[in-house]
Amino acid sequence: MPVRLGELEQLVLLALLRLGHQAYGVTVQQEIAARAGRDLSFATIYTTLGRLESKGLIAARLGEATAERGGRRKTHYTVSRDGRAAVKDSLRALRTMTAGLGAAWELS
Amino acid sequence: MPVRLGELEQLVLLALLRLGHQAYGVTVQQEIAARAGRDLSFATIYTTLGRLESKGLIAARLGEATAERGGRRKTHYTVSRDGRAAVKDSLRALRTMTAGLGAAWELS
DNA sequence: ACCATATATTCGACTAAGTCGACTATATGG
DNA sequence: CCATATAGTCGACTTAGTCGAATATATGGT
Repeated sequence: MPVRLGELEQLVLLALLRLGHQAYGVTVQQEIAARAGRDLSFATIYTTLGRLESKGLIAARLGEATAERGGRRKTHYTVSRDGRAAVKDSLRALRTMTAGLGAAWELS
Repeated sequence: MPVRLGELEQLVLLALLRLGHQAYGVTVQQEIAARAGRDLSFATIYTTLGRLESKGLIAARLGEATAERGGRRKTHYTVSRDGRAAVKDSLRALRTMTAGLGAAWELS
C-alpha cells in the first residue's frame, strides 16, 4: 500500500530533495519559507521530519561539529527510496487531477 | 491570509473543477478513485465537502429530482472564487518547490 | 396507498497531521 | 568556565482524514 503524504510532509520532502547535502532543520525551514512562502516554526519542521523518519521516508545522520561559531551539531537528512516513491506518487496524482483543466491549473 | 488546503481538500477541489455540472458526492468519489487511484468512502468525501463549504471554498445547491430510478436528490457543488484561489496557491507552491529538480519530479 | 429497493447523504467516533511557545542541549571564543 | 550563537526537543492543542453504520428520500411496481 502506497504511503500517503500530508501536504506539509510533501513540502518537507521536496525541500530535502532540493537541498541535498545541506539539508537539515534550519535550511529546510528557510527553503520552505523562501519558496513556498510559508514561515513555519522550527518545532513544526522537526515534528514533520520526525514523522517522516519514523515512516521510513527519510534517514537522519548526525553531522560533525563545524568550524563555525558554535552550537549543537546538525542532524542531516536524506530522502529514502520509499520517500522518493511517495513523492512521485503524490505528484503523479496531482498531474492526473490537473491534466486537461487548462493553463491556469495545469501542472504538467 | 491565504487559505491552507489539506491534500485531500486539494483533490476534492480539483475533482469539482473537472466535473463541472455533474459534480456531487458520488461523482467526486468516483473521479478521485479513477484518477488519483484512491478509493475513499463516501463519508470521507462528504466530510471534506462539508469542511470546504464551511470555509467558503465551495457552494452547495440542492438538485431537482431526476427521472431516473429513485433515491434522494443530489447536492451539487461549485468551486467559489476563494476556492479557485486556494487551489492556485497550492499548485503554485508545488511548482516552485519542484522547479529545477529534473524531469522525474518536475510538475511544470 | 404501500413498500421494496436504488440512490444519496449524514452521524459518531477515532487516528493522523499540522502547529507553536517555551524550553533544553551543546559547540566555541574570549 | 561561561556567555552566546546555533540546533533541536517537549507538551499541548487544533485541524484534517477516515470509515462503518445508520438515515433519508425518490420511484416503480402491485
